[in-house]
Amino acid sequence: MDGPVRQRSLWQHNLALVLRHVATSAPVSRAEVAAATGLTRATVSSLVEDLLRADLVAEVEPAPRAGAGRPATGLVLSAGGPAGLGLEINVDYLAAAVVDLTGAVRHHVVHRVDQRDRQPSAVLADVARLAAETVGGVDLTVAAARLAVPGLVDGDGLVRVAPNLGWRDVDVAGPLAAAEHWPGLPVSVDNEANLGALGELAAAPSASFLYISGEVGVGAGLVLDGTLFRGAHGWSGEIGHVTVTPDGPVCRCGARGCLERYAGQEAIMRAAGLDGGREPVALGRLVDLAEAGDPTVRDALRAAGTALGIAAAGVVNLLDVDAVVLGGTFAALAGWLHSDVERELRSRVLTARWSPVEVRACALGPAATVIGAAGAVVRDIRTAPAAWAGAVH
Amino acid sequence: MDGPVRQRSLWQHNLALVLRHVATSAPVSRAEVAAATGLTRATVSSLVEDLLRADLVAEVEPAPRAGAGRPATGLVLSAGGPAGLGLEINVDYLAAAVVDLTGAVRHHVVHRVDQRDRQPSAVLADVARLAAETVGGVDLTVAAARLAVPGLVDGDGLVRVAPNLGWRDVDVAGPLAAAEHWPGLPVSVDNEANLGALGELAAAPSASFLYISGEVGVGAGLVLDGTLFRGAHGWSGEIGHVTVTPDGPVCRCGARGCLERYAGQEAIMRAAGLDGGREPVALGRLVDLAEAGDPTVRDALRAAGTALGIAAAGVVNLLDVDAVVLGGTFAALAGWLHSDVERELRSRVLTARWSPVEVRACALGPAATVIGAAGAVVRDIRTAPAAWAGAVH
DNA sequence: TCAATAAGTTCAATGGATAAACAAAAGATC
DNA sequence: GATCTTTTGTTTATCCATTGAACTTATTGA
Repeated sequence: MDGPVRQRSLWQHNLALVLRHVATSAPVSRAEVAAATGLTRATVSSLVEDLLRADLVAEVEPAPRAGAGRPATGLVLSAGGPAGLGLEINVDYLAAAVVDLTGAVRHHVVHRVDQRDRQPSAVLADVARLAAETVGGVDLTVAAARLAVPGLVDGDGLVRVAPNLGWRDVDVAGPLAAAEHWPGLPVSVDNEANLGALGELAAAPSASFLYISGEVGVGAGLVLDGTLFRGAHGWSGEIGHVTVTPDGPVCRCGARGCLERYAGQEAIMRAAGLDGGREPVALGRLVDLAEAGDPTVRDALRAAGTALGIAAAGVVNLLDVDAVVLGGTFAALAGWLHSDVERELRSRVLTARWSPVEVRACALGPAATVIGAAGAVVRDIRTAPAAWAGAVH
Repeated sequence: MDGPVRQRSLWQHNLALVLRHVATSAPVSRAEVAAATGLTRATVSSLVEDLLRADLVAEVEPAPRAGAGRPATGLVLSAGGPAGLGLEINVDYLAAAVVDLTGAVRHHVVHRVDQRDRQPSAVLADVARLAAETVGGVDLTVAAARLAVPGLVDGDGLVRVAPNLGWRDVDVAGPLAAAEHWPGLPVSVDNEANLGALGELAAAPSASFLYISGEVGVGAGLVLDGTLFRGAHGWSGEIGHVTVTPDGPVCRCGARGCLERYAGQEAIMRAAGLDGGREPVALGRLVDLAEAGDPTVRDALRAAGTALGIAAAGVVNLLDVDAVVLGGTFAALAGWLHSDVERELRSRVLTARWSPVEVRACALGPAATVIGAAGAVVRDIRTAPAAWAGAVH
């Protein structure tokens, strides 16, 4: 937004404008793009030529159309264009995904290995190997990688704290790029909930929503005015430590009555009378028991849903977002959480009468984070195609 | 952000860039602006010429400078350029202010009249008369007016609810522009806390903060990444109905334990053992008693400060803002609220250890809202000078 | 008095957009 | 089936804000 604007920026902006239009209403003709964007057909033609050369869009057979006139050549996002690699480190698994320019998931693997007692360097070596395998196993040009971590991440790939991994001030981007198997891609690192929110934004576009991600802790990603909001230092989204009951039980963070004490995985498990064992097992049991109608489990989920609703209502009152999306493990539990969250929103949100807040489970399910990470790379290319197309211009 | 970019937009953007630079580091020379922005001296000269012609900037005597070379002509924002008219309707007063392009307050009046039992049309007629007097009494070209209202405001000047005025779905912009005395300016309407936040942003620039405005209710304005955040429907900032205690006392809004029940004017007064009479009187007494060390009053303020801190901590956890600003009547009470707000933030904000959150009273004091409203008009001209300079180009 | 230095202006060139004319490929009409 | 109509996409001359380099202006310092 800052800095001077030269002719070049003009081209960059309009290139992105045309690409955005192709993405949202493919297949479209050059003439339709021109009419919709307000550019002339001549300009669109010239921009499309650049996009074709960079393999960002492709031409398809003209769709048969009624009426007279020369048939239009359809333009679509190129499925063979630059793709994004998503990587995820979580407490009990590593995952990788590749998303192509059209947003299609072209690859997705999950390695279930508990990372809790491992050194960061060992984990990162595994991630590098996984990345290499994934990039090698897919027939696409991968433009960049994005890594999701369950913790607070600084701008330059430094993980300040990842409580559930036991990490503290760990440089992630550096060692990864220097790792033996690393496929030589630019990497950036981001918070798990932020990338989940970006995944949701790509899968079910909506201008503003609160994405609440249940993992061992509770995190949030905020999409405001169609863009992910990161906060002054990149540490936004710590909804897990929003106060639900000021004099409630003491939390790991030192405060009292945090959301995590009601809707964190440990809290739900304990309330449900389940041991705090390996999560995937325990989560499966929780779902089974809830489905069977176990009253203790139902009560535990009701308490969690109510706490989530109270915290979410505060957010909606303050930020006037359209929807609350349940992600991570909450996606699997959405069926039981939904009504309690909705009830609290209805009663606590001042504007709920005019415009009710939508509560929904995340569209991509539990894989939202990795897919979102891969999609974020693609998103960057799509919003700033000039950086990619510049070389061939 | 949308739409095509033509050569003209390029000029618009760079015009704003130059003006911004003149505003932030006045007095500056054309050459300094060129060096700082990255534009060439030739371009800057041409843009400055346009700005001079539109009376947005003015030339001043060259500042004596050491060393050889032709002396620079200083550029400053023109104090005689377009100014903004701010208007405020509040429960117990009407106010008006004029701010010139440099941000200086050139006029400021407050009419203390209780508006609670009056018809909107009568109030608006008074506002129109006040506007006419103000514009007539000041020797400046007023570009536009902005009206602050304590309630939820829709995009086109429709007040959805102003609970403490007793207004509901009142069109404000229309009747005002059609009023007998109205000085024929474009008007826009906004929420009181939003405009207070803009006033704070102009007076003490900082990238992101939460502005909490205490009036009869409690509202908030959010500045994120240097711009006011309005929410999906323009209804952001309802911090007064954020839950502080889920099972606390029932609030006017139907929910339980809202912040307003602890930090709203009525709640504080009742807790302090004061009757809920005319506010200015009661507020003055509250301050007097607090200064005298009255224990009941001190306890009431402590409870309010704690509740404010709890609500603010949730916001900071979620949005990672740098500062919490106490505005409206909270500005006058800041001395007593400060330590309680800060304590709750320190204990409840996850990242408080790395980067403590600043708590401060609003820089403009209780007049922040009207001045902010007037300043918002000027701000719009400064960020989009092309609209103003376009005519003379 | 004159070189050195810096500020600001002038002017041809540049790069991207526009507008209007043109070519291409279909349906519509007789 | 020949011609008209309609729409797509390209070509070409023109426009316009920025650039870069040369130039003018105003001051310091030798």
